[in-house]
Order: sequence, then structure tokens, then C-alpha cells
Amino acid sequence: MHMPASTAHPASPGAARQVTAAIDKRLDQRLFKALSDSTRLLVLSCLVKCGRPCSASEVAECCEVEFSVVNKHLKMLAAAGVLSAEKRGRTVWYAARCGDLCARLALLIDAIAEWCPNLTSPRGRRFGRPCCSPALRGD
Amino acid sequence: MHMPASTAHPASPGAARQVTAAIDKRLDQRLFKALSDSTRLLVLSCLVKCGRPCSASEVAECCEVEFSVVNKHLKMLAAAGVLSAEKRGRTVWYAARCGDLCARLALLIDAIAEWCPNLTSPRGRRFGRPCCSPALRGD
DNA sequence: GATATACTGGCATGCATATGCCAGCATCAA
DNA sequence: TTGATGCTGGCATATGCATGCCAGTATATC
Repeated sequence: MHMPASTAHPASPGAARQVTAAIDKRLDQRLFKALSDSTRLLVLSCLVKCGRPCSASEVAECCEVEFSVVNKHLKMLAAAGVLSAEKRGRTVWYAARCGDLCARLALLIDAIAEWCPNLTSPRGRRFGRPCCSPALRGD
Repeated sequence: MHMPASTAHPASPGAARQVTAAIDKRLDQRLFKALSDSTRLLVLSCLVKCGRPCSASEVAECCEVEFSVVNKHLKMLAAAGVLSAEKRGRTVWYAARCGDLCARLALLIDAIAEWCPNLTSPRGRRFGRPCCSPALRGD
């Protein structure tokens, strides 16, 4: 993982690491991690479609996944900010924090939009121009 | 405010699996996977900040990561649609497809927005109402 | 053709983590 | 109190995958 630094490349290794540190913060790797597992997507979809807070045992029953597995995924999703968790008595009620989820994904869009200003997505949202010219990209 | 645990769940297991299948397509798990690794984020940031197509060896030197490792990550990012790849002679030129990336993330927003209509993000984008009422969530 | 360059693909290794089981704790009802 | 319920956390196992090495292939140059 260690090679001599080069002057040929526009972005120095140090600069790249700084950029990555920023990306790690702004793109929120934990959110991607949380959404990159199929079981967690199943759990999330269950809660979103349910539309009300559910207990871990309800979700486990709905998803047909072992309780302790679902429980751990629920805690992870809550830690990533995708779910809200509220303990009442001996039961923890989990609910999809759709508002937060949308907002955080919007922040991702904004972060990437800063890289590529003035680009328009197919759905009509405005982002920016491609960061690489068509001639350079070869398209 | 208490949910009887014995009550049948609104979303049946079969329905949940169907929903998940849809989410797997629309939320594009592969994109999350591609963005959930720190080395791949480093590679992506290098290419984004560079602003022009780079060869695998350039990226490897820039990121101080072993060539074959970078090469595999570049292929994975390209397979996820994050990078464009064009072979010219014996060199493959990779470039960040910022436009596509923004567009695909916009699709994610749209997908989630359908779950939670009429919600506004802190940056002023409009998404929807929370899918769970404050009373049910206990806020 | 000979050689150097650039990439590809396979394999082994180590690490992270998803899963499943289970003991234990906290809470509630009788 | 006692028993039942619901969740927590630890452990072992299995799996996926990131990494690194290396042999092989494709291409360009001499």
C-alpha cells in the first residue's frame, strides 16, 4: 500500500487522501453500508410499506428472518439514521425515518453536484455539467 | 399506543419479498455496494478530482494502492455505472461518470419520495410527508 | 520476431460481517 | 414473588470480499 509519490498525476496522494476524508464524511459511507445488504433492504422495505412503528419480533415475522438477526440489522439501520427507535416498556418500536433518509440522500446529491455543476438528471433535477469533457471522455 | 404482537402484520411475507425485489431494482444495491468501500471511494475521488480519464496505473500511483487491487476496483465501479471505461490500444481509460452518478442517485431519491410524498429536505427539495404520523412515531 | 508495456484472471490469505444459537437481563402480568 | 415476554450481547461458524502475488494475454515498439 506504499509507493513513491509521483508528480505526473494532477492529484497528489496527500490531496487524494484529504478528498477521501471529505467524501467519507459527506457521502456518509455508513449509509451506503446500511443500504448495501439485501436483508437490511428487506427489513427497511417492510417498515416503509408498513407505515407505522413495528417491534423487532413483528419485523422478524414479516421478513421470515431469525429474530436475533433482524434485531441486529434494526439496530444497525437505526445507527445509520435510517430508522428511528423508541423503547416503551420492554419493546423497542422501529420506524422508517423517511424524511431523514430523503434529506440525507439529498445531501449526497448536493455533494456530488458540487463536483459536477450545472448538470440535469433525467427526472429534471438540475445538477451541473459533466466534469469531464466529451472529447476527453471519448464519447 | 401499544401494538398487539399477535395481530397479523399488514405486509405479508410474500408481499415483503415482492417489495424488496422492487427495491433491489430501483435502489440499485450494486451502487450502494460500489460506494460502501473506502478504497473505492478513494479511487472515485481521485478520478473525480482529476477531471480527465486516467489509466489504472495512474490511479494506482495516485492512490498509493497496489495496481491489481485498483484495477479490480475500477472494473467494479465501472460495472456499477459509476465510471466509464474505454480501451484504446493496450490502455483502459477510466473516468467518473458524474452525470450518470447524479442521475442514478436522483432515481433513488425519486424511489424514496414515492414512499414519502410531500416532504421537504433541509436543502429545499420537496419530497413528501412522513410515512408514519408523528403520533404513531411518538415524536 | 523480440521485447516492453498494460491489463486480465486465478489463487491464497486474512479480515469483516451475516447468520444462528443461546444465556442472561429487563420488564410486565398474574 | 413467579413466570412469561422481549430484547441484549457473546460466541462460533460460514460466507463474502479486499488484498497481494503471479502467471498469462494482448498490444505497441523496435
